[in-house]
Amino acid sequence: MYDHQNLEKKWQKRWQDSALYQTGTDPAKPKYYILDMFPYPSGAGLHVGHPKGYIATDIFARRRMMQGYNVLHPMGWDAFGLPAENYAIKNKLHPRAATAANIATFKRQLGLLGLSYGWDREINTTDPKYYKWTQWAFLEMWKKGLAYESSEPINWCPSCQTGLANEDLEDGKCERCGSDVEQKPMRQWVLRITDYAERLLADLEKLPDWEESIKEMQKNWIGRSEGAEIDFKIKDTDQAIKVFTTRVDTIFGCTYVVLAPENKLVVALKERVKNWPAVEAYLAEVKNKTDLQRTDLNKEKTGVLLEGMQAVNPFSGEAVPIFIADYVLNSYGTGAVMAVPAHDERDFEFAEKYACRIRKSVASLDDPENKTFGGCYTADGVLVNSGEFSGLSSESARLRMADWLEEKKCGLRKINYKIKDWVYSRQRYWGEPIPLIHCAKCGVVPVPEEELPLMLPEVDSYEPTGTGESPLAAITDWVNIKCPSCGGPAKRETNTMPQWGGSCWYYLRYIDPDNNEALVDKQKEAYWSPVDFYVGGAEHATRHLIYARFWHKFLYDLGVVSYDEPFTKLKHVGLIMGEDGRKMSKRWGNVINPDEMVAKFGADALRVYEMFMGPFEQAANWNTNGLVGTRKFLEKIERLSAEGPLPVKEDKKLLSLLHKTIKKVGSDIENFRLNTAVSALMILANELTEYRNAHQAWPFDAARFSCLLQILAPFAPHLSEEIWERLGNQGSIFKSVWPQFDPALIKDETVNLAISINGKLRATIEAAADISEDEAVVLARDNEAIQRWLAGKEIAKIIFVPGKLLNLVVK
RNA sequence: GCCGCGGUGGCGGAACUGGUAGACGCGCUGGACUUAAAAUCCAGUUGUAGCGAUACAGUGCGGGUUCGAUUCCCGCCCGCGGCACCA
Repeated sequence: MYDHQNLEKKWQKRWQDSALYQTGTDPAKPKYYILDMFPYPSGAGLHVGHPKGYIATDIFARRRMMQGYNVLHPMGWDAFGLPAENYAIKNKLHPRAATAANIATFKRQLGLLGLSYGWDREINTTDPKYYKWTQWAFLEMWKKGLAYESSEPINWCPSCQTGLANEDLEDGKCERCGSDVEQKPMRQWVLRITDYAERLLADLEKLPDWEESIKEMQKNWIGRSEGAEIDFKIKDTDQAIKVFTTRVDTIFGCTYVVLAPENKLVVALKERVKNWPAVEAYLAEVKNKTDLQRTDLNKEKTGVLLEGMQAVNPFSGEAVPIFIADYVLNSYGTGAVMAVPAHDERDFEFAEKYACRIRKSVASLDDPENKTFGGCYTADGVLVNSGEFSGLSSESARLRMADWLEEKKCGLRKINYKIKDWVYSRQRYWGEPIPLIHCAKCGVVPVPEEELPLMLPEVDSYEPTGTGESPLAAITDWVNIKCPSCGGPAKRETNTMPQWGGSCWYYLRYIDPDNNEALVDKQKEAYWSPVDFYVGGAEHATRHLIYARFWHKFLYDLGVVSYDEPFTKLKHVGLIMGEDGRKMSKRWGNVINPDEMVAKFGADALRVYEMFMGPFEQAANWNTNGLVGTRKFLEKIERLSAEGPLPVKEDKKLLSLLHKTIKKVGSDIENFRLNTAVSALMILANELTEYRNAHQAWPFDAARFSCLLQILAPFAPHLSEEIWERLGNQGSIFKSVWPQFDPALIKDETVNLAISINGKLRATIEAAADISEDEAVVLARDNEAIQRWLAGKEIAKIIFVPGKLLNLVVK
């Protein structure tokens, strides 16, 4: 009888009592640090999809344990941030209480699954002992000038009532609540992640064990483009419009210049603009558009001519008109472009509408008139109408023209990035207080290090104020303090840090969770770091994973960590969708609760099923029938040993299969191909069952049978441990040594040799594994079916793949 | 539009660097056991034709390379994810 409920309870208790999962620290052993992205303890608890990644890392960790590693496999809570706070507000709880309750639920649910976390290293980003170091790292950034105050317009979510970083948007909407985001000028703390853009991009090369897709997403996000910044002097003034372009080679085709509506030059030029009322009207029109409307690619381009002025092309000396148009973004490059309608589609579209000149300066090699391109040829070619540069290829022209610019001092080579500096302050309660003080006399002064952590104070109301200030601003006796520098009156910074702050470095804290003197002890860091294997959702590719790399590089520059990339190997977990193929959510009523599944089918069956569903990285639809299948598989294993060991009647083939399975399961776990590992275990179980039924015996002894349990144990720990004990083995199966396969036993003596004629399979013949080509041909000629295909034909060619196939080409 | 990933039975999915397509699981069909059912065990299950051995077709579509292509190349179609007036 497979009584999973009692069995799981029994072993979970024993494992806990014996501290099985305590992180090993034997310095003689190699280390392995395997990490899950720690969860956000939401109010809804876990659904069946959440633990998929945890189960996979648990399997990996248990195997490493059995391979004799010190394994660090910790878990903790990313508990600051908007959802927890919103949940608390909705349920009229203090966020701290809501968070604690949610963590308890999560922890209980994870426990039910038999995950091997060493809870002695549990961390929580909302714990002052933890966020002391988040604040400390922030202050170090501030000291290095990497945290700065800015009043530029930022993304503002009117529903969450807080500023947001670019990374917090999805399709121009708040990633959390889906509201349309506005641009609002606000005083903000911003982190200079752009200073690290080049390293964040270049160092992706150091990460061969990251999935290509994630690296591509980061590359896109960082968005490096190489080009030039060029000064277009405004005629009859000493001012100039700076434009950024990646296509200097097209500059002789420039027929006008465009400023973004928000470009500061626009207002600066007010006095000289002859049609200012029209310009002002356009600016107002643009201001009324939402970001979504503005960036809608299908909308018609609009703009307005700045009358009474012209910009001078430094190459040709030609004066061209200046427009304002909102297809130029102020937030990228210089907020101004040189328009080359003949070689840029956006400029072309605008030029057609506003009847600007279109002048070709690059000719296609295949079609020098660019006739086939409908007036707009955007690829590289040969320069024409380009003065001394005519005749050059685009590529060499870009080099020569950049040289020319720098020589004449009217421009320079420039690299631009799409990534923006990280808007780091939130006008909300539930976050780490930013440990800075504003003094009228001294300016911004840091909270002295010995006063960290700066505790998040209690407030009467932690609901967002909507005034652009956080609820902390209302606590006057907290806000008003003496300046630590001059002793004069000063005010605390009242914004808090964003949700992503605490998760930027948490993986370091697991290494040394209780250290009050340092973020992490150097020796311990040197031993455990970097994280060998990191597993989590792909949605973090351009948020957490960029932020954490940024912080880590900063900490590396500070000398806090010994290597400049935090995560050696990275895999993303594919979502588990509902049975209807949609994302699991309350909204669709398709959520499957793991507690129920564990109660009904057992934690082991659930674990095996989630691994068996398909490739780990791939999304898969839940199907409870599949869970029934893995349950049956475990029952089959249980039955094989229900009354303890059976008499042994040795069988070579099955012993060989056992060793093949040991090999396959090992390499599959290593490659995270857990679905095929399960399938290999199933095949072995099926064969053993068949043998048992035929002979009322095992094909090998209990010691070898135990090997099956050892390779099953990471997947189905409770049942494996139970049978392990039942067979008389001493100590926990997870203290045993992972079995080795015997290469000699894996070799097959005979194979089914495929015989094909002209590449089509016509027969299979059982033959010795090391059969020679000549012998194989003899066998084939003896075969009746093959004889029919050879009748009246001549063998023109023989292809022989040893141990696999013989192909006869006949005419 | 750009970048990435994918398309294989009724379903989830296997198939190592080109070498027996459909492993394993679900579902379905039949059988054994049972008074019966469940469970279990055994057999079958890509399509078409045939009682059958077998033959032909078959991995999104159209071509190509090869003795041989799910795998490689060229041109398309569809789905998913990311980025997007980024100059």
